[in-house]
Amino acid sequence: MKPTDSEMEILQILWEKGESSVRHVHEELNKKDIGYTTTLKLMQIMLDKGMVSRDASAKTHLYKASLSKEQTQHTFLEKMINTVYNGSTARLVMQALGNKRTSKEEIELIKKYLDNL
Amino acid sequence: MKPTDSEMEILQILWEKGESSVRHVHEELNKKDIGYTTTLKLMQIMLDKGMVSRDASAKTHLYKASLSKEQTQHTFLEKMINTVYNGSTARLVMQALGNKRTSKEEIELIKKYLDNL
DNA sequence: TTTAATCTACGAATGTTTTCGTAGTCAAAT
DNA sequence: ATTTGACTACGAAAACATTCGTAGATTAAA
Repeated sequence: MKPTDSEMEILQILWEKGESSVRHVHEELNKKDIGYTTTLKLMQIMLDKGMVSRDASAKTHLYKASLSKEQTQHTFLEKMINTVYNGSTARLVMQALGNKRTSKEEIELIKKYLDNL
Repeated sequence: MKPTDSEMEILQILWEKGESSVRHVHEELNKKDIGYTTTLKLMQIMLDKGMVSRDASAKTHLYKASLSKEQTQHTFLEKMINTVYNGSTARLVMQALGNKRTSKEEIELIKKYLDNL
């Protein structure tokens, strides 16, 4: 189950905002040049794929993510580590830390995390 | 310049193995059910897009990546941190480390790396 | 109660990626 | 010299993703 980029943007909103109408998701997406029915269609397709579920009891249907955020992110990461970093988590981590200036707080956080492993 | 998944797999091989023939890449890909001409076509398209360059002086052309591994990986990572982890590198790192069993060697490697930052 | 706004469903156009078959070229082996 | 095998070019089909228009239903407003 591999969400496309557009699907990922929608999942992102559903994870953050919880159960939402198409209208709400569409506004959150805040993409200037795409129409409402495009968002609607995307979400209907996601329903087909089982990525979201919906409550259709009222006129305005309410959608929520049926994929968990953690599971989905994990799948993405795994795939990235395998295809881009040859399976080495350390390589990914070091590049993530090296290329972007990371704050001291974040670094401390990670160190503590490492000590607990 | 955003390589697709298939393109990424090919780049991966070119980065690792250096200048290579289509045949060689195709064998490395080791995908049971795709034909040789599919790989060929993909690499020709990548040439069009400027992702690879080639030496066509001999009958068997030799391709090499024209995108740098580091730059490409970095772009991927950045995008992922922003779209999936709300911009937090630490969050990505911790999930990467947490979900997969990482070897002691890898953890030590990362710790040393952190100390140098 | 007619009108207007908002919603869903859905077909279809468009765009992109992936796949492969066929034709033609070249070089090596028979 | 002919055949065989490996190669490239390329068109086009197939598969998938994205976009939107239109029709029909429902609710709210006039």
